[in-house]
Amino acid sequence: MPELPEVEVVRRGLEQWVAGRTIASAEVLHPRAIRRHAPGADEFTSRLKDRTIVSTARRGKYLWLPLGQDDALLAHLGMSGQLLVVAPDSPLEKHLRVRLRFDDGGNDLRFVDQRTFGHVMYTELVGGVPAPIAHIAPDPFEPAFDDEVFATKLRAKHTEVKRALLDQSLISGVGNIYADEALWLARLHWARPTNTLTRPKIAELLAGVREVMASALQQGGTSFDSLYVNVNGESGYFDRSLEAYGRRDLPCSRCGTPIRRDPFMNRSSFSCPRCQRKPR
DNA sequence: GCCGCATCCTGACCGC
DNA sequence: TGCGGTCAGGATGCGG
Repeated sequence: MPELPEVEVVRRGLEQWVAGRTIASAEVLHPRAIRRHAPGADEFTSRLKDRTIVSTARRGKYLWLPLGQDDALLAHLGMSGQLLVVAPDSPLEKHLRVRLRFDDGGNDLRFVDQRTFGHVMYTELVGGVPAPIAHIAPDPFEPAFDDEVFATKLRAKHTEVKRALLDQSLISGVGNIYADEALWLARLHWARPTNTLTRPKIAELLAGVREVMASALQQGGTSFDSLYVNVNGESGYFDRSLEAYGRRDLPCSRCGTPIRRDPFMNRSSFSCPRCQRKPR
């Protein structure tokens, strides 16, 4: 599941393989992939034709390819999206949704997405950021991210701390997996009311978010073939380094207590019942 | 305005 | 072997 570190690995791959190249044609193979692009597939393809990708950028889980100062191709990988750089004559992937071909005849850029939660669109840039994601907060690795502002907003909310971590308008890039990991690092229960958090505890939580994501990025960066811009949930990181997520009934590495799984927002939350005490 | 839930989707996995 | 049910996940839209 691509969260910030996985998306950053993809961005770095794209920087190397598609920046500076000119799009010869775009082809939409599944309308759901461009559902956020209101004007439709024909408009989407005509907007991209003959345009040059000048660079790559990312905020949280969103990735975009600026086509100049004013517009860009924006992508969100959803749960299963991949942006692949592959030879033009390689077989079409089963779940290929959008295909870009380049005027140099080199490798295609292909958007492949099994579960179709991801999407791509053409968009205007406003102050360097795609208009549709103007409401997304900076991610915790951006200079624009302000720890004090985050702490103030968090304490003003009336919700549980994990819900807040997943709220992209408060902090972007955190998904279910890294939320559980950061909460484990900070010894916080997922249901802890945000308005009871002290500023030092919030600082600890932010440090946990940054630590787990930096570590994932480091490991994710080594587990992909440089010729193949890939994203999947099978990188070595997931097997070796997770402390809470997916570890139901396995011992907590700090105290040995079996990790528990709780239902949470129609999905799962994993935590150590001893290190992360449930609020009253 | 804020909060929280249902919704979209496909394939892996499980039990019968 | 095959079938039906369950689960996984991010963002959005809507009801309370």
